[in-house]
Amino acid sequence: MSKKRARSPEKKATQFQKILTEGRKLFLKYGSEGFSMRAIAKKVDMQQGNLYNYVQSKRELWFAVILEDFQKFTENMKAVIDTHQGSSIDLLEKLAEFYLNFAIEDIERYRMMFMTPAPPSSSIGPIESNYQPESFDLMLQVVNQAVDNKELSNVDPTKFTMFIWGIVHGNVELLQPEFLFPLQYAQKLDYQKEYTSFVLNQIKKILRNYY
Amino acid sequence: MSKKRARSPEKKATQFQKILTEGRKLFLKYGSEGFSMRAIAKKVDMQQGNLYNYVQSKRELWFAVILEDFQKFTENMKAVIDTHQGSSIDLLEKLAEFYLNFAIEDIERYRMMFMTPAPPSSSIGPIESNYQPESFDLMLQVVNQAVDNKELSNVDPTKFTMFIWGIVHGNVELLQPEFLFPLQYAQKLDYQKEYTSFVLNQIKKILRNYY
DNA sequence: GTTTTAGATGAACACCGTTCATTTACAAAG
DNA sequence: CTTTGTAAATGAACGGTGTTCATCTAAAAC
Repeated sequence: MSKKRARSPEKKATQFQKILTEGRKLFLKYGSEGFSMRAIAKKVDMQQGNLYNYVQSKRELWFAVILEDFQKFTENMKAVIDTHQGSSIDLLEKLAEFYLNFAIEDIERYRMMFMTPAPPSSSIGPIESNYQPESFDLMLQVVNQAVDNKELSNVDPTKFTMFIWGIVHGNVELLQPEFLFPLQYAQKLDYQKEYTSFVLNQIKKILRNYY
Repeated sequence: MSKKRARSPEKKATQFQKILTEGRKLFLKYGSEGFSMRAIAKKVDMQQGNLYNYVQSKRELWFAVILEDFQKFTENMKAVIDTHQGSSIDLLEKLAEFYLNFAIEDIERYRMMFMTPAPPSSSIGPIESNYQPESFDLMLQVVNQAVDNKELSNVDPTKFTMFIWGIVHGNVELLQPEFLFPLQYAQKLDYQKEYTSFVLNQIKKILRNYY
């Protein structure tokens, strides 16, 4: 059985896509330990060294993987924004809810995207250089709109966006088992749902406090 | 030059302490990459294998290191609490401020304690089993007191403590360079101070909203 | 049909955490 | 003061990791 070679740009892109998909699968199934160049190469049926014809380093591969997830994430955020009718404050609530739901319904992916340090490398490659998820700017735009509508006042839009994001992210993170106070019940899905809806209510209060 | 042996319990404790200190130094200086068994052994002038006469695994060593930092952290929190005069709400503010100050003044240590995943291991050792930082309970007590004093009402103390902690932690985390939207200015100390004082003000507002 | 090029190979390198048979310094027992 | 048992320390080894590179060769370009 002789190996085919991916020489045309399309074939190479297909092969690269397969590498990303298998890498992601391995991470989601086995955590960062599972995301090894050898394991990925085995899954796409090639030698480990050949991966370096597609990517500069494991770190670059990592960024390529999560970039796709962030693109999907941003897309879904956009869908929430585009289908929304009503005030910008209501929309901000919806975005917070979207984020919290994503976190408890797809925890492994959330951990991959928001909580896992990128593998170290001696150099910064092209993928990492161009890596700039748009999700934050998307929410910033909504906050700006809320300010323009005078739904929010006395607010620095960037800081305010960061603040809301920080609240949501921080509260998701302390539900994770390895956080410093591993509350037993915090790992039960029921409690997580209860807690995140509590967080969402607090955010509503905060948003209402700024008009 | 023949090597001394640490046979008495005291000598062994001293040697162990040295291991922890050098391990911590390496992490704070070079990050998690620097925290390798070989590098630590070299610093304490022994063979890498000998570390396993002191500790079951690298993971255990890791927990031993940060446990000390958490003990110090809890101590300092206690000092804030013990020297406080005034309302419990004011005290909660002070604790938030203490946390934020710690985060921006000793970022490397903060990252080590709160943001670095423990090294993986196939087994859970005694140090990890007994690992239970008290900082959270300490703050919970203050919240409970605030509830008893009727400074806070309609509040589940555990959830409320988690919420404040989540806010503070989450907002520190998104100032870190590797967070998904690496805002250039967010890495400048001046901006970090400005932002954390913004966060502190928001927390004050939130606390005042619950009486 | 020939030449060029780049995907694929497989061995190697330097690092990592961990294990273990062995040595030997030291504390306790006689 | 000597003997003996024990456990700290050694150093080599094992299997894992990311990465590099000379080499081969399939497929595109001429």
